[in-house]
Amino acid sequence: MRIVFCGTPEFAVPALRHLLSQPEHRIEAVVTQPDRPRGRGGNLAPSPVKQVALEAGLPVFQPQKSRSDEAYQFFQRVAPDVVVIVAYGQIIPARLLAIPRFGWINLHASLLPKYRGAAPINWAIASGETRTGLTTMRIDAGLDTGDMLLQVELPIGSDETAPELAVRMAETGAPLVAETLRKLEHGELSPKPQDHAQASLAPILKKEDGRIDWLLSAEQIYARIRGFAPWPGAFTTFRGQLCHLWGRPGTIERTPEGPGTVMEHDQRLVVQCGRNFLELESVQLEGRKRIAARDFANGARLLQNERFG
RNA sequence: CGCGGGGUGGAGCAGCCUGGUAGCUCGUCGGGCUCAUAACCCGAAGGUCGUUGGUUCAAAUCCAACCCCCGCAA
Repeated sequence: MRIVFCGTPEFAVPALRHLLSQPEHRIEAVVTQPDRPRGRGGNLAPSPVKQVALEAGLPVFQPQKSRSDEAYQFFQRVAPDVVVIVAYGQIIPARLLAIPRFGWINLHASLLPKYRGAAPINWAIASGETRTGLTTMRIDAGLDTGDMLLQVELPIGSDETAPELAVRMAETGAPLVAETLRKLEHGELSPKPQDHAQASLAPILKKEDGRIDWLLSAEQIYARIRGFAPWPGAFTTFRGQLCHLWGRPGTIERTPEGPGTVMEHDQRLVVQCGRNFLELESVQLEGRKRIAARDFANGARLLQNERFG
C-alpha cells in the first residue's frame, strides 16, 4: 500500500522503521511536527521521526497546523491508500480523514477505551496498573474514540518506569501496525466500537502533575515516580526550593510524625506518606545535581520533624 | 543574547552581603573500646576555594569575561 506516516517522538520510530522494512508497503511521505527548541540552549532540533525519515530519503512535511489548507492540499496531492499515525501530536481535522481509501490507522499505547489521550503510558503506570497494552484503531473525529482493530496486552513491571515501558511498547507496536495494515488490505479485520462508558482519559502531563501529595500511600507515590519519569518527575518542596525525589516504598517501624516528615532511620532516609514510608534513593534540589539520599542527609542537616511539601 | 540557581579536601554542604591564616556532616587511613557492629572514643592525611584577568597591603569573599552543571519556560 502507499502510505503516509505521521509521527513525532521516539515512540513512533520503531513503527516507521518496521514499515520501511516491509516490501509490500511504500511510504510516500512522512509528516511530523515542526522543528522545536530542545534542550537548555533552546536550539531548534528535528523530531526523532524526521531524522529517521531523512536518513531513509523520504519526503518530510511539517505543517504548523494539521487543519491548515496547506496540510489539506498535501494529503490531496499525495493521495495515499492509508495514513498511519503514531504519536503525531496534533488532532486531525475530519476533512482529512476521508482522503485515504483505507482511512487513518492509529497505534495507541493503551488498552482502549482506557487511557485515551496524549500520555497513556505515563498515566497507566502512575495509576498503579499492572498491565496495559496497545491498540490499533481507526481515527475518527473524537479523541482516540474510533473503532478498535487489533489489541495486544503487556504486563507492567513492578519497578518499570515510563521510558522503559515506552521502549517495550514501541517495539511491540511496530509489528502490530504491520499486521493491522495487512489484514486491513485483505478485509480480514472486524472493527469493534469502543465501550464509551468504560473510557478514561490520560491527558498530556503538566508540571504540576509531578507534585507529590504526601497524603497518598507510599505505593501510590512510587507509581507516580515511575509513571512521571523523566518529566515532570515527582517533586516536592524543601526549604522553599523545588526538590525532585526518587525512592521506593519501605517498611519500617517508626512512630508516625505526620505526612511529609523526613527522618533518618537505620541508615536510611525515609519520608512518611499517608500510609507507609517512602525510602529515598536520590534527591535533586533545584539548581543542583541529582545526588544520593545519603549525601543529601549529610549536607542538609535535617532538623527534628522537618518535612517536605 | 529568554529568566533564575550553582561550581569550596573523595561525597554533600556552610562561609561570600559586612575582604584579613578554610569550617560542618559523611567517607578514607591509623589507633582504642567491644562478644559484635554501617556503633562509640582518640588521632591523621587530603583543598591552586571552576578558569582567566582586575581592584587591594591583603580576595573563597568585591569587579569583568569565559567554561561547565542544574531549575523554569518551550
